[in-house]
Amino acid sequence: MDQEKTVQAEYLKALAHPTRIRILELLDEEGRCVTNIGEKLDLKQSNISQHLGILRSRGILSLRREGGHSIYCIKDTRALKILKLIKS
Amino acid sequence: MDQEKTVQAEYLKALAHPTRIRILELLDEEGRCVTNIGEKLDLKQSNISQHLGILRSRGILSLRREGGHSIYCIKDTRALKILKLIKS
DNA sequence: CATTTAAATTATTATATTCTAATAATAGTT
DNA sequence: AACTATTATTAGAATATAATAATTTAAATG
Repeated sequence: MDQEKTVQAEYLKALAHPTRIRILELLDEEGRCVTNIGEKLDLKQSNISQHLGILRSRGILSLRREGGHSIYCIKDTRALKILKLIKS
Repeated sequence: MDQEKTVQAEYLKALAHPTRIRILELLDEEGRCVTNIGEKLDLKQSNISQHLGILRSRGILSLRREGGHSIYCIKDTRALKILKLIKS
C-alpha cells in the first residue's frame, strides 16, 4: 500500500461510506447537532462523532457551538453535487 | 463494521483510490490496454489488473478484446464528472 | 503444437478502516 | 461546586483493502 495519497482520493474516501452519506443527506435539509443525527440514524454517539470528524477534517462540514450543542452544517456543497450525480 | 452497504458508497469507494483516479484520467483521453496503462503508471501488472477489475465491477469501465489485448474504456461518464467537480 | 505475450486470478502480508466500549473533556444547570 | 448533558477521544478487536509475488488462463505467433 505505497501509493501516493492524493487530495482527490482522500476527498472521495471521506464520502465513500453509507453513514457519512446519510449524514450529508440529513444536513442538506438543515444544520443538526450530534444527538439529533444519532437519533435519526440510530447509531452510537461515538461512531457518529467519528464520522462527523472525518467529514469536518476534509472541510466538508463546518461546526459551530450553540448552547451545549455542536451544530454541524455542510460547508462544501460539492459533496452534495457528487451525491446527486450518483443518483442520476 | 455492520453498516448496510449502499450502491452509492460502493460507487464512491471504487473512485476513491489514487491509482484508479489516474486510470480514469488516462482513459478519459482514449481506450487503453492493461500493458499500456501499466507503462504509463509504472505499476505492476497484477495490481493494474485488480484496479481495472474493481472499476469494471462497478460498471465504470467497459472492456473489449482486440488482438491479444484487453482494451478498457470509460463506460460511466459520471465518474469523470465527479473527478472534475473535485478539482474545481 | 510449442512458445511467447497479455491479462486474470490467487495467496499472502501489510496496512487501513470501522465499530464498540470506556473514558475524558466541556459546557450548562441546580 | 456537584451534577447532568453533550460531544470528543482513545484503545481494541474485527473486517476490509491494497500491494507483491507466483501461478494460471487465454490467445496469438512461429
